[in-house]
Amino acid sequence: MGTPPALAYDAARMTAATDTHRFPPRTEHLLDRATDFCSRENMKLTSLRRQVLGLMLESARPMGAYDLLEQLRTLHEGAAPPTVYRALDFLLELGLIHKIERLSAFVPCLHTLEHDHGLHAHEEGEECLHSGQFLICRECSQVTELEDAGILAAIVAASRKAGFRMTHSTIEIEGVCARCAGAAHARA
Amino acid sequence: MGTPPALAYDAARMTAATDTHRFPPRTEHLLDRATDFCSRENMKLTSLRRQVLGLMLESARPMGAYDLLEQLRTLHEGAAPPTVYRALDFLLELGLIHKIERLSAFVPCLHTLEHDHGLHAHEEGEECLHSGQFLICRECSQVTELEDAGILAAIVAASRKAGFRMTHSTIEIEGVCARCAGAAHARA
DNA sequence: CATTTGACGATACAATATAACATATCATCG
DNA sequence: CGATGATATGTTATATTGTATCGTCAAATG
Ligand SMILES: [Zn+2]
Ligand SMILES: [Zn+2]
Ligand SMILES: [Zn+2]
Ligand SMILES: [Zn+2]
Repeated sequence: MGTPPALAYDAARMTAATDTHRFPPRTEHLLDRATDFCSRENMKLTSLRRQVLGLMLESARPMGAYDLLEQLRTLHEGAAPPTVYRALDFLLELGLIHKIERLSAFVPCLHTLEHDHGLHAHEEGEECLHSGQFLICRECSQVTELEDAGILAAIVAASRKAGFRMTHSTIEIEGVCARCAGAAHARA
Repeated sequence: MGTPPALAYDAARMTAATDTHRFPPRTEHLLDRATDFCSRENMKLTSLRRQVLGLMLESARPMGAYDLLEQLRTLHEGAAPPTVYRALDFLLELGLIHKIERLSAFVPCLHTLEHDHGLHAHEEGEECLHSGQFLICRECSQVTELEDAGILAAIVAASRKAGFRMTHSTIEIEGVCARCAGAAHARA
């Protein structure tokens, strides 16, 4: 992550930055990383997409598309459902966010942002988007993304045994997180 | 209740009883098992629920709630969305069917029907509904339910390591099934 | 510059799921 | 039996989630 050379991209980013909502520094930093990630993939994190990802990073919890729409409207007048869904599709395809199917909601993938790549090889030679594993707390609604090699290995092995060629896996684990379990214990 | 010139009320009951759609023998047999299963749980597989489960057993593929509604209407005039969703909720709670989240669709659980129980202990001492693992073929849309001990063990281990107390897991694996992969290979 | 491509605006709609309240059925007991 | 409470179903309306489609614009391509 050395300092990127000053290129035409910088100009775009400046303009985008001035007329765009500013998130807290930590979020803006992650958004900058996302911008870099996108340009390495020859894609563009437009101002709209950046705002959507920013809203998700600011949220402690998974956000539904219409939650996002409501928030986005305060920043971007005239946003409509397709506005949000297009941004979500883009972010999903790059692996910058994940969808939690059981919640019909979305979370940013910190793994991709922090490791600067969202690819994962779960068969030799085949690269594909990583699909994390999600711990969903039914008390506090927080979601934690894991990337557990043991789970992945077990799933790959079971698929293989069934002659199934896996391309994506959805692993969502519901229960009570450590913090909430601790709180319940303290109350009791 | 026994007066020969049947009152409208009696007639309705008779029609309801005799009028119930008959599925092919194999399906009726599974439905009978489901009836037994329910009564052991002190629940009742009513005619409506039985029809819904029957439709699912007859289908080679996962069925959406509105697919079911459409079919059900040919057997049961006046069925509405809540009719189907209530039956689905009942069947889900007993573990007789599963929801495939990625498809917003439902499949019968042959495991529960064949083993006459849908319970599974994934922590010592704790019994809960089993949550299978599903192989979803993107070519033929068929879904295969696994119950792989290795996957379950890996998930339990990872949850535990995170201090998370799991109560349910959703495992959906997308890809190409053995048959479709074979067909593709043959074509190439 | 002409063309193509991708992103976005805007409207309408489809698909999935639930809320709320009325009625019916069934079991149980006085 | 007849009242009573619990469960199941009927019925209407609505909430929530997700797409299709078409038009406009602007940057990229050549
Ligand atoms: Zn991730
Ligand atoms: Zn929690
Ligand atoms: Zn099952
Ligand atoms: Zn297939």
